[in-house]
Amino acid sequence: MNNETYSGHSAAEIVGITYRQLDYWASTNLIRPSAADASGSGSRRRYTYKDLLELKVIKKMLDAGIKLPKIRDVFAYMRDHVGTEIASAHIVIDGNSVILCDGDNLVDVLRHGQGVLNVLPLTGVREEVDNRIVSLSDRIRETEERVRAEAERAEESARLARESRGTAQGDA
Amino acid sequence: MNNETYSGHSAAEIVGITYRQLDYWASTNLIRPSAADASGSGSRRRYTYKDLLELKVIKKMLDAGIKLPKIRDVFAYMRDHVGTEIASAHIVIDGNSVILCDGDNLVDVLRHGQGVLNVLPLTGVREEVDNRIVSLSDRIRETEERVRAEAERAEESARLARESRGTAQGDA
DNA sequence: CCGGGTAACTACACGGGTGTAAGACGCTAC
DNA sequence: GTAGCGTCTTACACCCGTGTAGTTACCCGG
Repeated sequence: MNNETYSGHSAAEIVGITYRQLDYWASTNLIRPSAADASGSGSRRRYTYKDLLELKVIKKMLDAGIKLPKIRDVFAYMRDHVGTEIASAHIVIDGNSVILCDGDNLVDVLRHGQGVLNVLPLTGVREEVDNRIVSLSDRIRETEERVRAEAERAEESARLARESRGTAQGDA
Repeated sequence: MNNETYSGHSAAEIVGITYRQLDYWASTNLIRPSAADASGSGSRRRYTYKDLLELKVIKKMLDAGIKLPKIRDVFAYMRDHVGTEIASAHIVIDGNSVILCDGDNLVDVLRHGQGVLNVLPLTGVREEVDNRIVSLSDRIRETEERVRAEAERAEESARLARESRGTAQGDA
């Protein structure tokens, strides 16, 4: 299990949304960071891995053209009905209720549905989030290395400058 | 097949939407009346039965929390890909494409989907529209009868008034 | 031909979700 | 302690879909 926590901007970057969205969703109670919530200017939100998964689900639903109010309903429903851990293979939204399926019963559920059903396969979600996490941490590592190399180079040229001043002092 | 055409208000009434919505959808090109489009103030839109079915589909998608832009995409796609007559049992929206299924292939489609799938069973649509049509025409007939009865009663009392005036004229 | 009714059109308001920019605050390094 | 940076917060504006109200134009009956 992944016990890292992620900043707001990292989380947004990982799941592919804007910071504005993340912020709005937090302040309107769609999804708040589980590890650390905001408490005024300067405080820091920390999102857990599970939060990232939920964010990604929201993002996917949004991409599928589902309205935010509906998404709010879905998450409210899932939180009311505890034990709705995202471990299944599919989330199926049927009118006002949400069903978790793992492949076999999926067919039955679909047969009975009379309204519009929204079927969201979770398999891709975890993968995609994981991939973005590694590519993000890769980018961070690269950046750090580049910064360090830069610092070293600056240090080196400073040393050279000192030496040249030592050999040819007062050349101007 | 139903060859009637329906006014804007009737259509709205039948499919369960507001006239404002119908109007907006027509003016923004989501769905225009096939039988007669508007041509300025005072003109009359006429919707065909098929239009009603499409309107009902839109209504159902809306109820399912799907955003209007997405619905526009779906209908644009269906109109581009001619031969997309609504005869199948299900409409499945998979990302940018729309698939029509009739029960058997539905399962396969769902297995392969990686994004969110919106599954809309058409079975109910026709029924519901038909029911609303008959209940609407019932109401119209009732209203007409009530109006006629009212007129008769008025006629009757007018006759009585004439008679009484004839027997006791100048009683004031 | 004219008056009333109906329906389309226009205009305005409003709420939700998002973009953008500026302000406020805490943390860390020096 | 103070400078700077990252972050949350606030403020404003915009677009879309819809509600509401008033205006315009056609149609039909007299």
